[in-house]
Amino acid sequence: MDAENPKQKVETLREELEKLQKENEALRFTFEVMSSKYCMLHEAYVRESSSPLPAVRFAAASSSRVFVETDPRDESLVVKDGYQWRKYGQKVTKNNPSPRAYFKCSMAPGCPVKKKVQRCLGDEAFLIATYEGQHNHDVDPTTGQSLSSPGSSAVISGKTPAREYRVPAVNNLFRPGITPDLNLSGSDHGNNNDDERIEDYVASLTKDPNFTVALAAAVARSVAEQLKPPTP
DNA sequence: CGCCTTTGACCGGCGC
DNA sequence: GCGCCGGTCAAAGGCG
Repeated sequence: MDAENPKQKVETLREELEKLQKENEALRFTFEVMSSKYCMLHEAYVRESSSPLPAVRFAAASSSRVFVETDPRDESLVVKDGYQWRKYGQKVTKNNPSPRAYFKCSMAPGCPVKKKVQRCLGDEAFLIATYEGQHNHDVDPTTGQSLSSPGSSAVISGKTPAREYRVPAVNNLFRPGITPDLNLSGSDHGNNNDDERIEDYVASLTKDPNFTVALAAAVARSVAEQLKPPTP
């Protein structure tokens, strides 16, 4: 046997793996943005058709995620959403080099709402704020716009001109039992069975019709946007 | 003085 | 049982 062949094969596979990881990261971000847009569209549709049921379903979600575009140089991890928050902790998590900050709502005593804020792994210009619980009070009108509940939809104003993408928990978009972990491209590119993991992920994801539809939609949208001339 | 952030310590869940 | 990891606590210090 030629000793070079296995080496070359490994190298080729590694290159392919890196390429796939990059594609995966891009797709993941596109998917999250698409999900948020879908959610906003859905809520707008629900509002227009004045049918309360689906809206209640979203509002009843125990947690929600908000994507906020900020200046990547701003390291404060502050998401100004109209509520007052007291920071009670910060941690560096395993899959993301940027620290995660933990906040509690300090506007009302006993308000159970917490939020976690962390930079998006794929795009450092985005902060991911995860809200948990329901506020037991209203927002202070002097502090500006706010999200009346974690499940509601509103555009908030940050320190920097901000775009916000609200998404329900990713799992909500899939049938129960299937959790699409698109976060393969972590900062630690260790070789701990990534090949096997990828195969497992691919196998499980391709069997999921919802993922296929979402992926196809994301890719189609991405291609369509690239073909479009840039808007001024 | 009161409220906030920072940060190391601590705790509980979970996988091996 | 042990170690890892995410989440929380609490003391110390800063700021208005």
